[in-house]
Amino acid sequence: MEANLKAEILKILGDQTRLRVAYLLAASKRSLCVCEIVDSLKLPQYQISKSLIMLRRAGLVDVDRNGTWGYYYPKTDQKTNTILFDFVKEYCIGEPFDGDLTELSKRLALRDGGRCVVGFVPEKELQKLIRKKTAAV
Amino acid sequence: MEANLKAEILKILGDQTRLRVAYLLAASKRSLCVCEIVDSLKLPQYQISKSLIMLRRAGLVDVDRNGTWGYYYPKTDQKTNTILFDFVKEYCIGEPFDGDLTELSKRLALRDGGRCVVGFVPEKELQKLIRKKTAAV
DNA sequence: ACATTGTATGCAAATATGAGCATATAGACA
DNA sequence: TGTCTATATGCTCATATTTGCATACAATGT
Repeated sequence: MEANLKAEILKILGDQTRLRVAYLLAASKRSLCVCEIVDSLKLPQYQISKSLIMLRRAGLVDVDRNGTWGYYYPKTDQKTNTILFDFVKEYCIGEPFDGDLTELSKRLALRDGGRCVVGFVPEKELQKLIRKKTAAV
Repeated sequence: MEANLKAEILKILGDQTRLRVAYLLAASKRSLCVCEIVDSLKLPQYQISKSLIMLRRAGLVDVDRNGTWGYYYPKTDQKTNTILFDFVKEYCIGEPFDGDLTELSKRLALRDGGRCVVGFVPEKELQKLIRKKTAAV
């Protein structure tokens, strides 16, 4: 539960999926809904869920729940976490991190009033929904 | 051999021993002899050796050999490595990192002409040797 | 009540990792 | 040649981790 050792924290980030999730949270300056992360990384939902839980147990992120939706964000109450996230943002350049951010920005375009209002959206439908939404505006 | 994935690198640092070794190399601005690292961390020689080899395979450190002595140093030819070592220096505060640095500075006092001239030195003998050396100067 | 949806989690098999010890190698030197 | 000494490495066992799947749970809407 309490993984306060620095090495334990780095071990958590020493996994491709968890690092991508951490990067997404660090780089996008907002809380992200689980389904948004799933769509951005295009990985099975349970992998994202498990990754988020491990990041949370390590004290790196926290969650705001809104009904069934869960919004995760980086915890910056400790200085070491700030150092860590700054590092992740700077260190994780190139793929797959850039692509993940691109996908995320597309997904974020579907938000309504700053809130995630759709669940899992397959690639194909994403374009349609974005068009519909921008037309509505 | 080629662990260029960012997560793989972080996984290497996600181990207490390897992180301590990496910190020692990052924080002391010089090449360190294997036996100096062994004495500083007070861990079995094979653990240090294995840790150094893994750090080397990950492209984080390199070694200069001088007879049987091996001097390891952080590789800073890639920008990402520089970012990484700067992070490690900043992130690894408190124990055991501080203590390791203290032990190292004691061990470095035994150097002669900037070179390591003694092998493994048990705690007790260290004090004697240091006294002898400072008296000789 | 029921179905749907977003999210979390238990389980089992495959795989990876770390600790410890013994030993190998190789250079220095008597 | 033989013996130290510094460092590297092979092997085994215990343990940890990952992966994928199925399913649980909880909130929402009909």
